[in-house]
Amino acid sequence: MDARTLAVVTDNTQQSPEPHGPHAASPADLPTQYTPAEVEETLYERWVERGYFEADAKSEKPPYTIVIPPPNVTGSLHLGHAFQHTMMDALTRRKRMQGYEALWLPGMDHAGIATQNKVEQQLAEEGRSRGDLGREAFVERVWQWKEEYGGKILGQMRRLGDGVDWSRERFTMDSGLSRAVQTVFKRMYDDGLIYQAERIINWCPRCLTAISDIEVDYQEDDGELVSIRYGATEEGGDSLVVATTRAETMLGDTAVAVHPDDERYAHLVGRTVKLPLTDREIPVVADSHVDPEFGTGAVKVTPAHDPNDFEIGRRHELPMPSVMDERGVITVHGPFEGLDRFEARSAIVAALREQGRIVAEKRPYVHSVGHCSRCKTTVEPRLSMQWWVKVGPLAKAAGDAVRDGRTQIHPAEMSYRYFDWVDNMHDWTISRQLWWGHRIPVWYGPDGEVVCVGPDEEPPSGEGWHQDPDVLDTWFSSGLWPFSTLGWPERTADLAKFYPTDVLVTGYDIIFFWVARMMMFGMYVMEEPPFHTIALHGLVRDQHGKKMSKSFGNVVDPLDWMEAYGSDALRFTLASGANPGTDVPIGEDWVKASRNFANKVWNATRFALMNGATVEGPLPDAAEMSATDRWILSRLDTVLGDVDRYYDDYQFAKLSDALYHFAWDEVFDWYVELAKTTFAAGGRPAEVSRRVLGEVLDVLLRLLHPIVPFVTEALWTALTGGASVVVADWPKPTGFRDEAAEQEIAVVQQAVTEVRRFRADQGLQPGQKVPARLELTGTPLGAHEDAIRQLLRLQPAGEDFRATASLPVAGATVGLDLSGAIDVEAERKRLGKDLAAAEKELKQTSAKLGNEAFLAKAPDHVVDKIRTRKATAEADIERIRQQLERLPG
RNA sequence: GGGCGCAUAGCUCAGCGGUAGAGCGCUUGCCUUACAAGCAAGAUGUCACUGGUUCGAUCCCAGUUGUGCCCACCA
Repeated sequence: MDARTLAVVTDNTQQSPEPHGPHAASPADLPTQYTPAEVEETLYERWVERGYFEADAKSEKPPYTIVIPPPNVTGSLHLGHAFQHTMMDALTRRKRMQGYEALWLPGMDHAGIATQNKVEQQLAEEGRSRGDLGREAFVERVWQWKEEYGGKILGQMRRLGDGVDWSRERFTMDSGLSRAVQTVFKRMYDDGLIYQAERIINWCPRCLTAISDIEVDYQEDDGELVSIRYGATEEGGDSLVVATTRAETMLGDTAVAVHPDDERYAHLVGRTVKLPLTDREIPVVADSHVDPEFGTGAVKVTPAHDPNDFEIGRRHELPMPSVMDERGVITVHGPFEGLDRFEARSAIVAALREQGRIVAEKRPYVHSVGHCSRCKTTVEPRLSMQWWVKVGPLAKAAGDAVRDGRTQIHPAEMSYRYFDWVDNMHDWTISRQLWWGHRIPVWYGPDGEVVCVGPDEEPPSGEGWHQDPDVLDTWFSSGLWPFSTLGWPERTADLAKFYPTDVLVTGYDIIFFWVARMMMFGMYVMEEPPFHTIALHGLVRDQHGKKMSKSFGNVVDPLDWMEAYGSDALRFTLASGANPGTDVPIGEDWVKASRNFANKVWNATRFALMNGATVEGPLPDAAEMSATDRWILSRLDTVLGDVDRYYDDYQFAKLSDALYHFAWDEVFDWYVELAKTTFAAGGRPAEVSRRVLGEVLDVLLRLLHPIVPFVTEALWTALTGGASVVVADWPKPTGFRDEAAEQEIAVVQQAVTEVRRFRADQGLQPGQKVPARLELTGTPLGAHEDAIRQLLRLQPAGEDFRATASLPVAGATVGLDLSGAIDVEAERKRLGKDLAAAEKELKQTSAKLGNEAFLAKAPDHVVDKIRTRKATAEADIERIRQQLERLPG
């Protein structure tokens, strides 16, 4: 029988031949290794078929909503998505188990410019361009792309185990969402929040569209700073020197600017100088934007090709001639016409040099240059007519919502970035000269009419009317995502039930692109913030903390690791690395380690089943339980509380860590080992322990489920016979604590560890049984004698018992008859080390307790602790000395 | 130029006023009847540097150095 059979056998919702589903299969038949690939797919499909992830808007349960940050349809999911999805899935799965009407709404983003570029690349490989196809056919082609790659993404989400509500899957270009876009556009237009203006914008000469400020990546590039003498023709006249890294723009210069207080140039202000290589005279203007300290203190002004120059041009009412076309090719009639901007740059510098006008050159000159974030082409500032969003009032509301706590940013330090942005935001260029996206709902009439059309209105028709050819920035539609996906502008049941959403889980890298915009639109349209909490996570990096990128060759396809180690292993690894707001390194070894953990859980549960662990019936009375039972239940309840707190604080790394250590160190390494003796002895104590072990695993598997859904589902159904852990109740703390039991087990652990250490030091074979007499000086250990003997391979002392080594541990003395096999030197060395450590401790604690100031000022519990430490050290020293004396030789 | 953060074991990271922690890696011994994807034992740190506050500082404060990120500017 393989794991798949297990999964099927334990599916008792179809039919339940026996009430004890788990016992239908003998647990001993389970494979000794967990094989995720066989289990995961079956389980996921079952969850979806049973509708576990479908939320009900009519439910009485309180809602819990997360909308997915819609992945771009440009490609496939990477580790960053896997990371983010793990957290969202864990959050919603837990809330679902807690009795919430949990909705995790999936979908994708049309990603205008990015997707259009991809399809254009595809076309280019076929030797075609979008122009060849025409707008309609091209858009059709992009839809095909969306089907293909969108499907791939959805498949990856299934593989990851994402518990999303597929019945509510959305796409930003769906008709409903498009309707939302048009509605918002119209409303904002009518409110004067969207307007058209001719300004300098960032233009990508390759994508052939305007892009917004944040779509420009600045990087340090080597350039050449040339100083050019303007004026002073052969007939004489005034001259001055300007410096530039973009000589080609001089063709569009319409002034030279100097600072108003700069005495060096005072005599030139108001006069003109000759613009080299042209027959134009341009004025010298005074403008305080100029920094007199920089360069020569004189600046060439090209209003149509530089944002600062544009402002100067506006202030001085300068002409603003464009000298390049949309591809960055010089259009000015003359020797440079038709040259690309970079060719023109060198040609112009060469021409100027020939005329002796280059007075200084500095190369390389490192300065930061803007690049298109989509295609890396150097951005060209360009004067053009675009649509804008007036962000002032929107950003104010978005900022206030966080300032007054209606939305909380987690971790809180990240709110600085958010405020920095919303408080200083410039107006947003929303029109794109693309074909893929939401077309701007504005029609132009033959007589210059401009009509913005709402979704229920007929656009004007007739001779000379045409729609604006541009589309909207893709972030416009994704900014509406939290409510457009729930049916807005219709007043749907979904909207009423699930808006505002609870938490946004996203990367800190898209605070500006997306988070701030959703906040703005949410406040504007819905008049309340779209989420209560913004949980920001970091970026996934490689095992050395290096950014994953194609050029480093360290990019990993999540599918590879999921195939090799299982989705659970990948998810657990990602969750373990998730400290709020910090980047997450991940390496294959770590995924392997998580796989090992899953396997450990698998085998421990398998062992439990083989030994009759059960969840049947009520938990026995504490009075019936052994200290071991009470200890593990006490610990379980503590861990449960910890996990809940960590969840509520988005501390995925901590909760993963807590569960990992509780499961492995406490339940598997100690409880299960101690229980073996109990099981072997049989009787009522064994029955009690079987029930306790069943309880512990039941709760543990439920706690682990949101992070590692597959292996927990397979095991939990096998253990409990329940339909699915997906719809099981989230465990509630019982308040059961037993400190005495915890202390007692701590002593057992200490005793066992001490003897193990002795055995290891003595080089005793683990299987070698050693006659021993447990001299129990403390009562608690008595109950554990059998278990201790078992763990330590001790056998009861015979008649001829002769203690050759005696290990005093807290509460007991273990006498061992090693029949002369003891390595006296090794033992002496070990004891010597222990003695030195104890003496050092005694010295330290004594010093502390002799310090008046310490005694006077330290809190009582600290002083008590030090006293205890001192007493322990004294006892240890005494004990070790006795041991040393007893050593033969 | 402005802002935020980080510096702890070989690596990746927790911790944070009262004896330095985890995972991986490493050493040694083990197929101990759930698991070798395992078990047991073990080694490893002037907690970046310099001062200050404190009975006590890895933790708080100031400065220094190194390092990462964000924003702005870069004629």
